[in-house]
Amino acid sequence: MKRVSLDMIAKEVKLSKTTVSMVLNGKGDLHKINPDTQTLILSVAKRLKFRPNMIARNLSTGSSMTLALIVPRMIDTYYGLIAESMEQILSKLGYQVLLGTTHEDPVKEKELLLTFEAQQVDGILIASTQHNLEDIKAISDAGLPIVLFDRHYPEADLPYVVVDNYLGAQKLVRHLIEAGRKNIGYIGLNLDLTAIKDRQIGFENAIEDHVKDQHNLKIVDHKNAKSDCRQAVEELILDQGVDGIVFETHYLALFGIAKIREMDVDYPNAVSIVSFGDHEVFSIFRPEVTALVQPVEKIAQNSIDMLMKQIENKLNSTSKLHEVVEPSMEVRST
Amino acid sequence: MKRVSLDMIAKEVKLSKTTVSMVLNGKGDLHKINPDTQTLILSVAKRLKFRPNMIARNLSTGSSMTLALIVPRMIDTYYGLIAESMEQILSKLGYQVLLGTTHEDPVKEKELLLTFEAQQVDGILIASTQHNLEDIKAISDAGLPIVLFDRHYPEADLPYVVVDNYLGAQKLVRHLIEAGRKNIGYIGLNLDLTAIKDRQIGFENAIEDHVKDQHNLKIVDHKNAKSDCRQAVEELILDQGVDGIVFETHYLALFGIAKIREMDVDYPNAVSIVSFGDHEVFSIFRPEVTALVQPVEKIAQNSIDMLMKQIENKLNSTSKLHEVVEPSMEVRST
DNA sequence: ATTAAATACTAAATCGGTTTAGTTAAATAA
DNA sequence: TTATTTAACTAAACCGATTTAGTATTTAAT
Repeated sequence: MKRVSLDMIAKEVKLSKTTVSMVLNGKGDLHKINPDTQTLILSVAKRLKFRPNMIARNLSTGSSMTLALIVPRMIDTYYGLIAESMEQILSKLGYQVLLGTTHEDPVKEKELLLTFEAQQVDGILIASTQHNLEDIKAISDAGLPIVLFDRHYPEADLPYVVVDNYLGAQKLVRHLIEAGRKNIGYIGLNLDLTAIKDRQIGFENAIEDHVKDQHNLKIVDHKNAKSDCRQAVEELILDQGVDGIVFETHYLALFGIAKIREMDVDYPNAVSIVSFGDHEVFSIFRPEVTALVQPVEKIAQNSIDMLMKQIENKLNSTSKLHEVVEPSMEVRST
Repeated sequence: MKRVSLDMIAKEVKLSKTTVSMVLNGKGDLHKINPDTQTLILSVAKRLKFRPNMIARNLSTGSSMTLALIVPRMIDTYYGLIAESMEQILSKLGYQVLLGTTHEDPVKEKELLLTFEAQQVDGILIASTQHNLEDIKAISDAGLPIVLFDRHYPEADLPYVVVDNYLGAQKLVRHLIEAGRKNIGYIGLNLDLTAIKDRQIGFENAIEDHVKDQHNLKIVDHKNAKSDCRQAVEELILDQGVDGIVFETHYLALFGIAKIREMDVDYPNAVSIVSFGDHEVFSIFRPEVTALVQPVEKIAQNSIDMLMKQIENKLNSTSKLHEVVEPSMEVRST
């Protein structure tokens, strides 16, 4: 039950494995191999069901046709969508996807990066914890193509594709203001991520421009997101008397909505809410939840384009390796 | 910027790469390498930041420490959870995960299987489309360990871990009956999967045992699940006058709930619903949705255990490679 | 004093491809 | 007729590890 190798085919057709290799790689004409010989090799390979050992090929070529995808979580439907989108695109390009999840743990992320590098991946797509600049730079400097998506290191000159978090937060606030809300609260996470910071600053600035009030900005622990978020909702509504809340992520919105519904509040009339990031159920909830949509497919496609440019070494001086995509409002009932 | 290889270390310490290889693999004592030599090699490897080329190692050992995970979709939170769970466990075992999604397309699945086989994965975990028995059997027969989870081929003797779909459907019906429902409907998919069939048969049998009525079983096209499901809900309620509906999957439940809420129905009093498969928002919806929970972690763990048994060749005659895990009811408000 | 055994190491084969640098024989050019 | 090209193919190096089958030296046993 031994696998069919190049050598076996070579023996079968009584030619060298060089010739066989060339023909099977479609380089027969290039190397002036007799058309009849080519036909013969091809037919024998087919008959013996030859499938090249990719590991051997990879060792020889130095390329593995494999890319690494590193995300914080998969349960988060946002990353699920990203993963699915990327896998689809890469599969069409002939690449395979090695998956890694960090759970926001920089140590795990570092391990993954090193493993994937040793595994000779051709490139890395990563939504980083943003606590591994050294390792990521080292990898990039070593010549391994990498694209940071969703989260990036603004201080470093590494290729990235991110969403305009600042603008997004402003859009959310603007929506609430246009809906006549006067006292807007915000619930965010205590994650040390640029994306998160930008949203918070975007919120604060949008608020300051339009409605003069105290900031109502609540930061909750990402490890106790559910209970902390519920408490934040209670404080915002009962203590601060807000009439609108911006949730920094879709799952904070999910937690928050649950809490609001349990409270004695006229939702969404007395308190309206909006979410940074859409979720499949927002259009199923009654009332439907207004959300800011992150263009997943675009992020996936652009990240991959950027990675391919590096892999194909088609970088010229005009190649732009920083991209900020604009999120769009999906205005529903809240 | 050349990578550090065994040879370079060997040259540095003026020893053969055999010795270096042995020491770095922790087999120094086994091969009676002088402790001092070992210390030296270890320190030099560390200083030069040696990271073995896995591709080379894989070619040599024939094992890649990589497993393939093939699922229909990632957007489906169920598979997202499975993927996350498996990645976590496998990562701890030192394995890497190659991800593939089929979108229920047997052709894509076949491609993935062949690619992963060529890629020399050490094993395959697959929630199959159930339309590739030949290829899966071929792979298994060729000695590549494989475990089917979530979906299996009952006619073939391949290792699998599945949930008891028949029992699950019965539990759901029983719940509705115990809640006093007399006329229960069912909305399922037109997928040719054992899991799906079992649920439908489970439903029919549970109904026949307890409530004499017409079957109210609606099958919708999985490609038009949303609109077809909405229509099915309408028909069941308006034409059949059901007072309870069993949804075959969590996303059918999601679609159905949205429709019911738009209808002039006293939900959940006049019509109660239950879902085969839980969803993160079911406990956030008001009313909270009663669902049958598939033990994701258990499925992931058991599938991996079963795969490891094959990989480690620890199969003895008592090894059972078929496992049916029992789902549990999460009774909430509906 | 010889043999056997243990210690500490290494040369070279191997995995299965790709690729470089040829080789041989026939065809064409000078 | 000899030199040059071209066609058609191949030997062997290479990728970077693992592993088998040794070798040389020292130590222990008889």
